Amino acid sequence: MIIPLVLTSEIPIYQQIHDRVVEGIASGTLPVGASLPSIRALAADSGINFHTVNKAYDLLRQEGLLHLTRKHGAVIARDHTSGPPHQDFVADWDTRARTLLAEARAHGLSHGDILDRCQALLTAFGVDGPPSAPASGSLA
Amino acid sequence: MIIPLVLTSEIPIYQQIHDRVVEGIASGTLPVGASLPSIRALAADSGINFHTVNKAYDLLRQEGLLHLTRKHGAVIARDHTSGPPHQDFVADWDTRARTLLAEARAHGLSHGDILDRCQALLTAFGVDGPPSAPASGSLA
DNA sequence: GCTGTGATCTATGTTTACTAGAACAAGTAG
DNA sequence: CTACTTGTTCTAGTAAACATAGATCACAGC
Repeated sequence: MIIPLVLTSEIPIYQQIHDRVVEGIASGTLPVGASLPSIRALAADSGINFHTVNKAYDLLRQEGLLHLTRKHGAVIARDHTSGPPHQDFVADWDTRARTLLAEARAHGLSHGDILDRCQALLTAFGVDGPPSAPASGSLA
Repeated sequence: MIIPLVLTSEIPIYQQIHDRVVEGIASGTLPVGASLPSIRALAADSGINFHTVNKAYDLLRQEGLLHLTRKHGAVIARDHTSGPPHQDFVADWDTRARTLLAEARAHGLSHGDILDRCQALLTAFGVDGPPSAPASGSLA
């Protein structure tokens, strides 16, 4: 699996890496225990500076989604099977969700349409059933 | 109605103004036709530079949510009663929603919980029923 | 004419994003 | 033990973004 990065996008590169990893976790492609490429490897493969990758990985580490060790490199620390989120996360997520949902609403989408879109997006991540197989996935 | 701005927040000030206005539109507090304070008035009231307010209002204007005229000042251009969104908006919104939903998922919220939260947030905006009364709301 | 409005131009300072190099420490393989 | 890879940290520089500031113009209403 390769991280698609759009270097000309207005979204900062470190944010793109972060977002793609989070989406990989949500979709089950990157289950807990899966390895990501090392900071230097991803930087070399993507043609970007390893400090930029480090920022993305460090952000994921701070959020509790990634373990970074010299022994194992970058390893997914948690996924949806790993238990409920911290309260801090929930409150922050609600705030951001409120704004995003407000945008949909202001632009004319109905409650039903918005919920349908969210449902479809969640469904696209995979069924909300048993935990994914703990096979080791990788981004390289 | 006063825009709550947190000047020490990591969220840029212009983004906060934008987001609060969008939320006002979504909740019906700012229906189509409602007036916002002038750029200079909001800047003076908030203790910020009017260029910063101008950036927020211009962003809203570009998104089709605000009309800016010398005659009427800043007036809400649309709300949920004004018809469906542009396709461009929907595609962009989906992309952002996918990332936000992925975050909830990666941190351990179930499909059901996520949808429940979205539903609750949407409900808090007000019922998805008849258009709000077209009384002129104001942020001043 | 005066006042208030949005719009536009130039300029400055601070913060953020991204890049770069160097170095250190920990861990692994040969 | 050596060489290599790994994450981590420090310093430094450039470009872009954010916020500020002043000035000016055109338009509208009184």
